[in-house]
Amino acid sequence: MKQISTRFSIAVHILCLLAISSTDCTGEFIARSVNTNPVIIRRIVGMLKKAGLVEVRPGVGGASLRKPPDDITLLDVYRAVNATEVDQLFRIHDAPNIECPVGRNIEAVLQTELKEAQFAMEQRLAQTTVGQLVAKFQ
Amino acid sequence: MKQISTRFSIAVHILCLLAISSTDCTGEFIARSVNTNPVIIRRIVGMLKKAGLVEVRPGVGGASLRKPPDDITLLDVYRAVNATEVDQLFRIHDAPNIECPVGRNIEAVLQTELKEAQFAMEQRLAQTTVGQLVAKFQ
DNA sequence: AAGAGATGTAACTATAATGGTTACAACGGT
DNA sequence: ACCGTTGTAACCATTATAGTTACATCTCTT
Repeated sequence: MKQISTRFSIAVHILCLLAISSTDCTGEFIARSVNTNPVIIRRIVGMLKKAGLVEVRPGVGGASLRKPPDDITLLDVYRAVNATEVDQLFRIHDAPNIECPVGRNIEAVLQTELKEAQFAMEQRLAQTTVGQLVAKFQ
Repeated sequence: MKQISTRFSIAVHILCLLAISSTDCTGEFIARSVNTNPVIIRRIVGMLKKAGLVEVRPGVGGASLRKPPDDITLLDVYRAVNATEVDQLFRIHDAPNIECPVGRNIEAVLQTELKEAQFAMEQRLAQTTVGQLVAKFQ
């Protein structure tokens, strides 16, 4: 099965790093902590910036949080890095045969159920904040 | 973002079809309702068979449910078609820098939270049965 | 026994998302 | 003006998906 991209876990990593750092963090520094390429970090930081979660100082360099860590939920992060046209976790096959009672109804009926399931997942993400995560670090 | 495969929605479609059909359904017939290639149907039916949800009559052809529709939850179907090594919805970036307090702790802390979110989604799927879906068809 | 229709798979293709990389323009302090 | 940083574009390899063709195998019917 195709899993949810590591962009999400890396984004959480970045925000935790910014939360515990007193000074601004450069992409280089973050990349060493995450253990990946700085460009990957810049791309994700760009998404977090667009979502209003962080601010970046161009030229001089360094990112910092725009909100208290306790005001950033995992759902905020999830939404920020999955920025896409569709926000639907589940895909539904399209163009089923409308001459069949199942084909005619399946999409609407399934859509409702699957959105409920996605909502349950998102609400669980909304219960946890970056602040709560960093409090668990030693 | 990468979404969950249409295998899942097609599998639900197939099971609904079997639930309302008095006679066994052939792959050809199902494929016309789903509007796809018969091989796609055979592959998915194979997964459902392996999961014990349907039985197939080889040679003569035709599939049928092995359980009452009310005893098949969407979670059963989800598990059947996502049959894979890992059952984890979220991926976490690996090998972060253990010399960093975030890199050292992020995986364990995040793992816990993300499994909770996945669990919430799955429990919502477990609340709906194939029987409930077909009851909503006109 | 042979044929017809169905299933079970293997093999192949095209498409898309992901994760990584190099390259370079633009920015802003020193 | 220089240097380090950010912001992107472009490209590549890998992987999952969805679809297709092909064919062996199975079971019922004739």
